[in-house]
Amino acid sequence: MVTILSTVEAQAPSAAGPSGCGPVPVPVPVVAVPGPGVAAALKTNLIVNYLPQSMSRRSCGASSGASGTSSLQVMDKGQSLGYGFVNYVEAGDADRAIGALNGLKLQTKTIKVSYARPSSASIRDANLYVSGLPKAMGQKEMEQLFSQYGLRSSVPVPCVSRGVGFIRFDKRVEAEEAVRGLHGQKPWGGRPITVKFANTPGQKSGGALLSLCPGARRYGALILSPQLDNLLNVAYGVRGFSPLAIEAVPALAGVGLGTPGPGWCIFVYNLAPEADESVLWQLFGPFGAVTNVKVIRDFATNKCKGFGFVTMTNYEEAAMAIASLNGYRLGDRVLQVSFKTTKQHKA
DNA sequence: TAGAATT
Repeated sequence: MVTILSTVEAQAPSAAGPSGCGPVPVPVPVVAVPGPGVAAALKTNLIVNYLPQSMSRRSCGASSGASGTSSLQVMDKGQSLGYGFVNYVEAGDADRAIGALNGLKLQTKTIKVSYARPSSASIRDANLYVSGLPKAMGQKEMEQLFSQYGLRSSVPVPCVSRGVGFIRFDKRVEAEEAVRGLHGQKPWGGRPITVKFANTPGQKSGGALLSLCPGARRYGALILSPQLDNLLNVAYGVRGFSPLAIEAVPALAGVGLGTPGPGWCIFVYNLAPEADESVLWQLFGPFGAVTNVKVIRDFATNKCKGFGFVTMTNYEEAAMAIASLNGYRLGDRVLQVSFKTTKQHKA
């Protein structure tokens, strides 16, 4: 059991934990990413982190079922927790999805896509909140300080600003050690730093949100579809859907391969010659349910002719996407985005 | 003094 001390208590370093914490813990290497020898089941299960807040309950209203090759579940507890899981059938698809989508920029976020580790209590609640950092200390210094408590095989993503930050460990025990060893210490002189476990959802806001949403007390898993599902299926370098995947899933028949389903058709102008469908998924997906995207190409060169179409299920989401993306600067081009005027249609 | 990594 770890006692989490308040900032005030942090003024008394002796209360921070057991005395005699001198010996430097030996870093324990851990393997978070399945290597070649790992069971196949693990290599089909991905975790997606740093999802934009918009990819949550609000934007997946019209979930019409996941595709046959994968499904994305965004974890949600009243509000999006910003991460989710994807299960692929084929390990190769999972591998390609990592290659194509890890580091993808969605709105203000850069998502991280990696193999999920087998679920275990030992890897949960391993995120620390650090405050009282000297102004000059950045992410690098913080990582250096905390690295003695564990090798983090995942990329450490502490966010340091205004003297506070987060640091994530691979294992709970490593985080506990770090709290014991560093809370109330003065690693850089000055005032002592506060190191404690980061709030878990619901802890911060008291009961306000939860009392409005009684059903939100438990974790809910939301199927987010088709927007990021499609992205996860399409964006790994292949143009359009896999015909095999389409045939295998009746729900998707007529959705891909240039056959727009019902919805709102959006005209996108001023795309670069190199633009492909994945660009459109990336641009529009975060705004809601996208059922189809198409880049119009020159027959001879196969280059984009400068425009394309996106079909979105919900009017409000489509309108928001247009309002947000019209005039958006993509590379050195300014996009023109509007409802398609000549053949505007509705479900 | 706050973002969101284990279903």
